Amino acid sequence: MYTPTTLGYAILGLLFKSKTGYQVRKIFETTPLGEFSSSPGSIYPALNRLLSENLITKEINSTNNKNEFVITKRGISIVKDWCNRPLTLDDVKNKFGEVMLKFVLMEQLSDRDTINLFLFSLKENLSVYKAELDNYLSNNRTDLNLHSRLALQQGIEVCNANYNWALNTLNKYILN
Amino acid sequence: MYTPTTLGYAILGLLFKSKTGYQVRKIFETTPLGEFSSSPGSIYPALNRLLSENLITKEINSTNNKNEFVITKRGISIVKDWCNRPLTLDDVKNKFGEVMLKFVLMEQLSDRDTINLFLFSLKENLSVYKAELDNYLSNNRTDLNLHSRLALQQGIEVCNANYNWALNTLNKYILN
DNA sequence: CCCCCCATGTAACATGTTACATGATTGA
DNA sequence: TCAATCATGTAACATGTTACATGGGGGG
Repeated sequence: MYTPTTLGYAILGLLFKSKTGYQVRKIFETTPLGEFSSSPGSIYPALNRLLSENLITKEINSTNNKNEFVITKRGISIVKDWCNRPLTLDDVKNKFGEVMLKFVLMEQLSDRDTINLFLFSLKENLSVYKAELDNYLSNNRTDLNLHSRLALQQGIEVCNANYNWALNTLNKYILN
Repeated sequence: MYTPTTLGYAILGLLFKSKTGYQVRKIFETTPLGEFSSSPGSIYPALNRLLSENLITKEINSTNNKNEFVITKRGISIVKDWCNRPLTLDDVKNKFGEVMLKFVLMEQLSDRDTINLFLFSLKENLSVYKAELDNYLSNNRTDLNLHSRLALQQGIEVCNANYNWALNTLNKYILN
């Protein structure tokens, strides 16, 4: 069965409101949300893949006569499944961009409880990750050279920042 | 002219001390430094590319009779050039992993002044990036939906964490 | 009239992922 | 002796990058 790439999911997210391929490209090119490719060589093939899998449709906008893409029901369901898949430690370690993309997409797809759960799980996983990094640093302090230790410190601080963000965001949600 | 991939540079960094391919794999697999692939399908082809470009050599360790790789002079020079290339805003926005890898590699390749300059430039670029994100958030506060704003906030906080890290690290360096 | 932006594509290419495959060594 | 780990590789595959290519429309 077909699975979109991260870029594919990002595009699907944009196509909750219909857009031309060019508009999609410009969004990736000019906004800070979505650090994706934006080159025609990646966007148009990606759109065609989504099209051939019936996750989006291409239609002519009657007012301006341009070809626009929109997400299909099937597309929505695929995105939803992706977002609701339980977060893993690996997601948090190596695919934080995907995690944040899911969080953005969830707003239009999931109810409060699901979002709460997502944030809670994110917080927990970040806590585990942070503990792992702390442990690694104290167990290897003597073996690591200066810059490696400093780089590890940077990782820990980013982890903390993300943990605090998740905690604060969760509190906002709980307080309605 | 040939340019290594990020994985290639990471491997070159490890081969300042000679290692077998398997040892390289295990480092990527088990340590938090270097969030790289570690699968044989990526490591061994990468090693062979570096070998055919004479950036590393393969030699039999006389004591344990195993094939080990070491970086060559040419390899060192290539890594050094890569590290000393001026940091760009794009590096800081989209390739922070590479930036940190350079920082780690610099320890064995660059003098104090160069490292200071690197950290200073990193700090400056992070400052520009942060300003961009702040600006984008205030200019689009009404257009963005809740989760997009929160995600942007997360980006800003990571940016801040990195800025503070760079600042603190720079101070450590200046104070010797 | 010319340049820039809109708009869409394709072709070559390198790389990484996944999965498969093999054989040696070592400790229980 | 049996399983796990050491150790190295290859083949198919999807994707993204870079570069090239085309054509229309609008403004200076």
